[in-house]
Amino acid sequence: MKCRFFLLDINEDRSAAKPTVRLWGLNDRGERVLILATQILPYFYYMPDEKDDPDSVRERLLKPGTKFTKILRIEIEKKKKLLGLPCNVLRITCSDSEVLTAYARDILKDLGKGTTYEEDLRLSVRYVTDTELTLCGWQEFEVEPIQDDRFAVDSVFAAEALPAKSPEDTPPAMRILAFSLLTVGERGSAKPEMDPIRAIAVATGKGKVEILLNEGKDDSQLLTDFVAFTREFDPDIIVGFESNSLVWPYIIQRCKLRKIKLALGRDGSEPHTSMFGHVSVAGRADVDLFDITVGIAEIKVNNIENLARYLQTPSSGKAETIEESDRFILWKDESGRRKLAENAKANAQIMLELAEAAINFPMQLSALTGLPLDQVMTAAVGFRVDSYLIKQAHMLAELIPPRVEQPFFTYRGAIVLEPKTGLHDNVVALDFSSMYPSLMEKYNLSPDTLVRPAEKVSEDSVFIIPEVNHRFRKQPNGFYRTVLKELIEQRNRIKGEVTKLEEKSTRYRVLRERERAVKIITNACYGYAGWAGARWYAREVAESAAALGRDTITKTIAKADSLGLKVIYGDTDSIFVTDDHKKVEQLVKWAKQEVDLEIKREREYVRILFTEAMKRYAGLVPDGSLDIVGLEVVRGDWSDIAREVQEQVLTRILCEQSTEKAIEDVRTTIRKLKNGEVPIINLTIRKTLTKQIEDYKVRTPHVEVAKLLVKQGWDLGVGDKVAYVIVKGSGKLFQKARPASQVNPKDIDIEYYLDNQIKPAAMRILERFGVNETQLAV
DNA sequence: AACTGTGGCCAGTAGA
DNA sequence: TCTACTGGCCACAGTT
Repeated sequence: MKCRFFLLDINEDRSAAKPTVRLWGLNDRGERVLILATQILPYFYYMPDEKDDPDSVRERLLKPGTKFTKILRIEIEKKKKLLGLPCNVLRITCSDSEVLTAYARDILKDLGKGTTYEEDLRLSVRYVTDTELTLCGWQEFEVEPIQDDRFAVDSVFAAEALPAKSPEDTPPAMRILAFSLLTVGERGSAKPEMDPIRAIAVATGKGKVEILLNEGKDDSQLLTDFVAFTREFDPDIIVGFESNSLVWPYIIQRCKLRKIKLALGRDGSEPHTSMFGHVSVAGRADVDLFDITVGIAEIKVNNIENLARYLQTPSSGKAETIEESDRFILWKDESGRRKLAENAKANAQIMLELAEAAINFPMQLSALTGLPLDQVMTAAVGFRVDSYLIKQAHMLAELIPPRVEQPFFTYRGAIVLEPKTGLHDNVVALDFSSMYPSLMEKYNLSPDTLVRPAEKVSEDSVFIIPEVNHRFRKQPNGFYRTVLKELIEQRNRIKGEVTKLEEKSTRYRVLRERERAVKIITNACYGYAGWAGARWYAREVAESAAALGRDTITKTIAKADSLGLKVIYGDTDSIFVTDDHKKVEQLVKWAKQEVDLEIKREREYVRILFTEAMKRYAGLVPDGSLDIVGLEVVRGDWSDIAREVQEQVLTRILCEQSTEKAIEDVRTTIRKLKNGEVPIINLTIRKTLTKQIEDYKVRTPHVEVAKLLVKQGWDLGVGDKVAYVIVKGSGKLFQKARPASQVNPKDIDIEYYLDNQIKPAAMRILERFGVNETQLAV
């Protein structure tokens, strides 16, 4: 029988007698389905030395009595390519996916030469590439129902054949469970070894939120209730916040302690940490909203409130994170406990809304890259590109290079122009559209087209890259050219389709996110090519793209000059010029004709201000808002008070062109600070721990405060933000830093905030207008 | 002991 | 994923 099937998760069935892939998802009747597929067997490639005859190598490996008892068959493939060149390889198929790496190693040792490929691809990856199926997408399967009550699904099927693509492309309705833990630690953060879970809030739909309470003497019953609730509701997607790093580890540890089986998987298994540090729940997609906030550059502090504000979901205003230290105080009495419970419920409800609003992008990224939904947001950019390229390479019959430790070389990057300082009226920022990918495609930059220095080729058969003198063959198309062409075309196709759709329709939203996913992968290819961990790493490719970029922008500046356009600033692929429409049009035309690249009018500025610094400016755009780049206002490591005062100054200068009003604003802020009217939260400075506390070579305020908090029982590590303020006293700054939550307002070092926060932030702008610091005195 | 200059550590941003 | 850039602050050396 036929089964139309939306694939949500894929993994290998390690308990099966023969290599089996489990495909979890929904059918077109909204039933939960598991398909067991045995069509794709594990295999790897062996490429013999040139002098060796593939047939005799084959004979030798298949001879009875060798240790390779799990080799099922060996085929000679003549169509495979390595770096674009055809080659003969042995495809060695095995009956057990566990033996691939060992066999590859042993064959190399036994034969003493040749190379192996693709033994590092897991069976589920093999299945995705070989069948070209789409994660978070629809396919059609020919299946036979089977009886197997190990799985909590509506039907289990055995696949009879490989899947076929289905035209349908909007996801089915899925059940989403959002959950939030309530934990309370007496000293510092709650510790799973000692602090039981007090409650778990679970949201399953609009207004459908409840709280599971811990009413026993420990949390055994609560954990059991949580398992029962989850199994009963049977979600397709489970959503948490910091669930991978904190919440799941906490629950898992509590269950271990209380000896409770956390059987949440659709196969009855427990959640476990898997690839890229994400937590995997068999048959369901575990999505951590934290990973989604990390992916949104506009969000400085990654919490639920900020994600809610950014996505503007219905209950976004109700989100609130209660600090751990406050939780302990609230927990002491009944009304506080009620407040905590309400907060956990509100958070779960909001997380559900956020998941519904934000899930399209991860789904589209999953479909594009072939990484399962629960891994795709946790995976670093490089691994997303890697996964995408593996799929593409397979389709092009290219052998997939292994990931190897490579020596690392830096190279010269982009050009940034010295800005013309001061105020400028009527300016336009011109950007090249996807400059690096376009250049990589145009000049066929790829590891397989790169001509090694010793190699002799005729000059007109290669592109010679300016400055760096690397050579790339014009033909045939390199791997990156093929892939980027397809990506760029795909993006244009989607863009064309989107314009025909109604903005509110589901398909519109899906396609918009698909376009975003394609854009992200396209832009990441340049950085990926220069990443030593990449399978398709070639420093020369990234270096050449950067050199061509410099060449392009330099020529563009010269052209703008010759047209009489005043170039005020430029960074990488953009130039800021005085907006003379006719001349700008000429420049755009020139770019199209002479360098075959598209220049877009990216932003217009009524007025724009540059200081001496590169990458820092502020402009007034026609709708009256400010576009602030690089300055303290947009930095997360300055206090609110400094950021706010700088924003006021910029508004006065750019909108009203009044230095006097700006000065008065600064004075007002200074007065407030001196009168003690500024709350601690506006004086708090936040910095991230980018390494283990003991690895720091210098003593800095945020590290010192982190050490203090650790001593108090807090659990702080890489990636945690430390919030501190500076208090009165003597000595170095790091000796005067205190945790923001533990400071009395009267201890604040007013002078520090004046001299090191407010004044520098304000003067950065005001000194351009001849203002002296003494004029700020009150 | 207090100050000054300088190199380097560090976090964060801009642009892809 | 990459490089370019800013600017605070520490650590240390040399000077007053």
